[in-house]
Amino acid sequence: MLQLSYIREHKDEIIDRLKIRNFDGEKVINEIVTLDERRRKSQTEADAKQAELNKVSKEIGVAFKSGDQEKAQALKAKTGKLKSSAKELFDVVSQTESQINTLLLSVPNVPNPEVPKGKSDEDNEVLEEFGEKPKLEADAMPHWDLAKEYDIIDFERGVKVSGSGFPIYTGKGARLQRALITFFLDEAEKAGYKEMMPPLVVNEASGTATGQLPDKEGQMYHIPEEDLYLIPTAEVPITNIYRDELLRKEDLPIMMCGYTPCFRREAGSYGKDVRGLNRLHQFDKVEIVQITQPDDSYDTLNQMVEHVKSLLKKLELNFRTVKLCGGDLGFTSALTFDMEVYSAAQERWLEVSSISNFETYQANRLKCRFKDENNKTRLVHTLNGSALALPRILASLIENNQTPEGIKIPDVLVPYTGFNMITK
RNA sequence: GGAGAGGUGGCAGAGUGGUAAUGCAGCGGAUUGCUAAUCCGUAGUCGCCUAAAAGCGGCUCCCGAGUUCGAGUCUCGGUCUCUCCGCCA
Repeated sequence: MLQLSYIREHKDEIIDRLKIRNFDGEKVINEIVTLDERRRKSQTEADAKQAELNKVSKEIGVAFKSGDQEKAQALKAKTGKLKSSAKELFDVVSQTESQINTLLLSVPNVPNPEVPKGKSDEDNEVLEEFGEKPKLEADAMPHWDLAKEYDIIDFERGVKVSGSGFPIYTGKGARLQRALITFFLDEAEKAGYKEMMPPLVVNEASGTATGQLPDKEGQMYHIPEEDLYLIPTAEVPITNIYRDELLRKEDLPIMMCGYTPCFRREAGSYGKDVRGLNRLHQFDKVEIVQITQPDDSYDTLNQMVEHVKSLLKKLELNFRTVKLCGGDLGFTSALTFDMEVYSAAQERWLEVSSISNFETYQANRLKCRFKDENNKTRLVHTLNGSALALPRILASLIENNQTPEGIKIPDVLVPYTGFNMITK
């Protein structure tokens, strides 16, 4: 959520920059500014009335104590009118406040100036490509066929048990999943991230603070009896660990990582996008999260990108780094880099990581602040990234490493899997 | 699920209707001839005034209503935490 004071002072700039993400903010921003003025005016008046009322109350107290009943009664008579006019003004304040709040929730983050314009993922800017696209035999299979051939994922029985989008990893497939999770966590810990095992369901306040609510309400599974949501990413519970907290500057940066399953309804998805492991209702992911001082956050963003790159290199995958254009940028993000690996058998790039700086957008909703060197209370910056999402990594690993003898496991994973080849 | 207790500042912790004690930490200042001590100030938030500070005012003792001239304190509703019982991996 954008800060009101920031909107007040940078109205036109915000409207302008929101255009980069194709968000027409002119009307809503102007409305916010107007309401804000009304609120402040009402508050000033209400405060004055209340101050007067408080003064009279004190005088009444003094009068009672000194035994001057008559004076006390006379003063009491004065309070009625003051009270009602103060209440009226305070009602305006709180009404306006809640209107402002509703509007603020509907405004996405302001993109960083370096975010390119664009409509969709096709307009994203490719920054670099690492490695060579593997050349596969003519009879190479996509991962959904390989999964069946080598008996490592059972999609059909997953449908029976839960529905489509809920695969069952079996035997060496399950072991490979577990190997990847452990490998990613080990690497994150080596890089300084503290491992967290958070709850997999969150309350409404948490969903709102990181920005999934109300924007993406329909994307999350909801448990009505308890009014809880299944997490769509570990970002939600992990970032919310520090909700409503006032940190000391030496606490920063806070580096956290965590493995969780992620649950997404993915309503409206179809076709080749959802084939096999490409898009699931439940998938596994290791997430890295950082809470930083504002001045450090863009260095941190780069550092996180480098971390993810190093993972992909160790897995011997070829990949590219993409800077998201305005149209593809998430609601809460100021700047996002995606990492995509090439699936040779599907002949397409698959997003395996998304690394974002939210600046103060989440922090403002989280009310996560710190005391800076001047002892001033300021909002922190929050960042997160997938390091990494498993299904598409698994898909490209098995597609790109298929050989006539079987599926070769990258060397770095062998200590985790205990085998270096998946055979029939 | 049943019964009881509780929620006060960054943290700890008093406070039974009339200006929210005190301790610790952090920050600022003063003082003292050495890694330190002592003293003073210092809360979060919103608004007014400012170039900025200072200053002034409102709100804030889990949340929301109510009683009252006045509520941390009394009443009602909600919520969360803890303890015990029950159930249970």
